[in-house]
Amino acid sequence: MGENGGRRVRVDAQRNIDALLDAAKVVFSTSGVDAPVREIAAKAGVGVGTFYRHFPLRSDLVTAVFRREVDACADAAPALAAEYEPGEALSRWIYRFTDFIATKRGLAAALHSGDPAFNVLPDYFLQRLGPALGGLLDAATAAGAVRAEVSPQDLLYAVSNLCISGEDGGNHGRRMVALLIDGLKYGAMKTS
Amino acid sequence: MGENGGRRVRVDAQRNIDALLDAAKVVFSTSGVDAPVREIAAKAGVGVGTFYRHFPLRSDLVTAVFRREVDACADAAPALAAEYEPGEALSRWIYRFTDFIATKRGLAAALHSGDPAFNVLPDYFLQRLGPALGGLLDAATAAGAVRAEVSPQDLLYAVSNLCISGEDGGNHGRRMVALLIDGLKYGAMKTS
DNA sequence: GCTCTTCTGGAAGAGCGTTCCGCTTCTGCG
DNA sequence: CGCAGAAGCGGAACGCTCTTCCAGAAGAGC
Repeated sequence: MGENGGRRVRVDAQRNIDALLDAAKVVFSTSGVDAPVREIAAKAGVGVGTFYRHFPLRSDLVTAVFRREVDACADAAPALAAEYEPGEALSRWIYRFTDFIATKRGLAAALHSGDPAFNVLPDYFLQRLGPALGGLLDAATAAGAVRAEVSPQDLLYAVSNLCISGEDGGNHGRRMVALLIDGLKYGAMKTS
Repeated sequence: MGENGGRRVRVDAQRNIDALLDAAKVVFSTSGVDAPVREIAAKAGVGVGTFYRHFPLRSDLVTAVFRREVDACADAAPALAAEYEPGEALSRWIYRFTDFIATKRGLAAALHSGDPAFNVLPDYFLQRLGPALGGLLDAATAAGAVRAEVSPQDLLYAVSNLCISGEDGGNHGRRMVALLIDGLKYGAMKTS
């Protein structure tokens, strides 16, 4: 259970699933989560029949895209940690997260639409992103790059809220996030 | 400006407008605000052409129904005040308001949908209902039927929030509102 | 290479919003 | 009262959508 029933997925099918997911990601941010199925299928280069074979419910597609992007964002954390010093890795990841949020305006509305199919998404969001950010935060704190008294959740929510309000293409959000990051660093300077 | 351009509305047209509003009220609470236009028109006994003649934008219908019901609720206040003693009038009006809120689940979603056409509705809600409840509240306070330290807005919001949470057909909401009302009365007893 | 299974694509069915226009009904005036 | 002319009416028709379905194409295993 949970796996996939024991059957292997045929390679062409997997290719189409990936194409659909890629296309959906683009179309969602362009035309919103309510974009026509035909548009997504066309952009993926497949027929609508193929779409419905893999995503019988529209919400299946939405959750799949969402999880995929949350995963990508979470996976960026260790990569950045390996490449940059702790403070820099933290900043970069937060900006990465900001971009993620900025493209999810329509999706946020879907989340609050009351459809039970979306109830698990917020949990997934927190469980995946919380530890990712937590690792970076701990490292940066240990290195004395930022103040200590902020929890991953606090930061996640703060950035989310900062980006939801503005309507100027996300610039307001980005500027406010920059302020927040500077605040973290300033806190460390004061302490040291 | 604002009036209706100087033209009088033909009586048959007005009859149809009322029929549409009545039908929409019922259909909205049955099938939600996204109910098919055909369904509303059919229930009103008119063609879809008539519907679009009077409500070119779907949001026109929604706002019209909303205002109409807010008005009806507000107008109930003086009527109740005339018929019952202050404490009883207040209770009855709050239950009346509870029923109003209970049937607006779908509409609340529409309000937060971000459509600019709905931006004026919350203001209308407060400006119309605030004074209505305020009058009843003052009378009841003066008569020593309830405690004094509650504002109309507080009560309006409290009741709204109480009714939004429950999903059991509004019974949970009604019971919580009953508690709230008893709380008001208890406060008066303690004081007296 | 052959067969069996899975997957594919798009036609087709059903619904919905919206427009359009010939016909009906009302209103004001003579 | 009767008669234009304006206002309003209804619903067919169009275009777009979601969703289903199945004949044929494409992989997988032997």
